[in-house]
Amino acid sequence: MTAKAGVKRLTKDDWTAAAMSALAEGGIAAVAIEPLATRLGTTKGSAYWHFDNREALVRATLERWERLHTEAVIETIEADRSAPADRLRRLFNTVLDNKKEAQVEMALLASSDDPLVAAAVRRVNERRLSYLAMLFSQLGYTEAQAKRRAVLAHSIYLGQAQLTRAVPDVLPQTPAARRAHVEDALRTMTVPPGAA
Amino acid sequence: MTAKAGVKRLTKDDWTAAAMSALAEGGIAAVAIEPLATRLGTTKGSAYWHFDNREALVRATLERWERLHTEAVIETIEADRSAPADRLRRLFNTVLDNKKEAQVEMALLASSDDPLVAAAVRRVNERRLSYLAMLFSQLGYTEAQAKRRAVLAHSIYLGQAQLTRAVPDVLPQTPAARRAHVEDALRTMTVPPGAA
DNA sequence: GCAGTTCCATACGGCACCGTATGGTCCTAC
DNA sequence: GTAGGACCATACGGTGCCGTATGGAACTGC
Repeated sequence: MTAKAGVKRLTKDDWTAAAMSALAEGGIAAVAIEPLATRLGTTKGSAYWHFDNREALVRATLERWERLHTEAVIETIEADRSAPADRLRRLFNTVLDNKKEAQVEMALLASSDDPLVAAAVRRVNERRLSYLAMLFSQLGYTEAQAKRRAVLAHSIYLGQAQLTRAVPDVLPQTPAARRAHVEDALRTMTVPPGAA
Repeated sequence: MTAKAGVKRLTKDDWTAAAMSALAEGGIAAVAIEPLATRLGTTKGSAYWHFDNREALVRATLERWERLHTEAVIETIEADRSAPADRLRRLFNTVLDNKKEAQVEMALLASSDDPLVAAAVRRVNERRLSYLAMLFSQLGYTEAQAKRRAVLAHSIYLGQAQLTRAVPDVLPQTPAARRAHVEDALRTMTVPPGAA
């Protein structure tokens, strides 16, 4: 739990980190103890020392993901207390081009037949939606409007993540084009409902 | 290939149909011959008669998906030649609440580490994006604008599909609410870029 | 009604992963 | 410097799936 460098002597975190990489590449099925052990240059013995079984490893990996990809992001955005519109902009910019994050996202949403994954995904989505709804309501939308916008905005993020993985070349490539795309999405999203 | 009812004597289509159901539920990993055989009340012998190996079954299943969930939809929409805006509306309505379809969609986008899946997913996404871009350009958008709108619209669809699977209860439940949601999305999407 | 084809059942070997058991090595404390 | 615990290696049996082989059943034409 406290060891750090060296060549041997792994920690739980070493395992969950490796598991998240594997998850991003090969889906939840790739979070398998024996392959991970090889990858880590160790053996199953280590895994079954740190975790009761595969399920415990998966569980720990999911918790790590929840922490890093939801709470940490929200905290960062909320850290400097700028105007809601700016926070929304920073959020979109932060989140709409994180390829590695998108990988994990997809792998998880895909494997949501696994009850462990389904539960984690549900918590994360609800958390994000409620945060987005709060931002939109601070922008002057009614409750109902804000909720719908939150769903739309989050859908865009999720869809974008999928496209990033599946057909990356249809998305803007240069930083400038990417910025234009984000601005366009943002302008579209923040148009008051009722304008046709 | 021509047999139809009876209790026994399966066809290739029986297998790919069962495979698509399994795919929707358990991801690409669930397209496994022995479990499917059990499910179909037969044995592997049947599978290996109709298909060379598992890969051939997966390939056939993906082709079926491409046909049913892309070409068929586009043909239906294009069948009656109404105004672009109406076609877009019908498309959104058709596509934004097909739970079963969304299941398969997610399962596939998730398993796109598999090269077979990746190729199919790429083809389907490109086809859809180009069709959407065409619709938007018919609505008066420039090429670049239409492309961006296509990406946004398709992202919304993909994101919605994920939410349908992961947190279904945050989406509108009643037909009326669903209609309102679709109209809202549509109005948002068809706002000219430049309006803030 | 018999031969050939079409389709399926069964049995087998192989591989990848899970989880257990058990012994070995290193680290720390005293 | 030795005892106990923390950490890992190795070997084993079990399970689920793949793919092959081979022997039927069921239909088909003649």
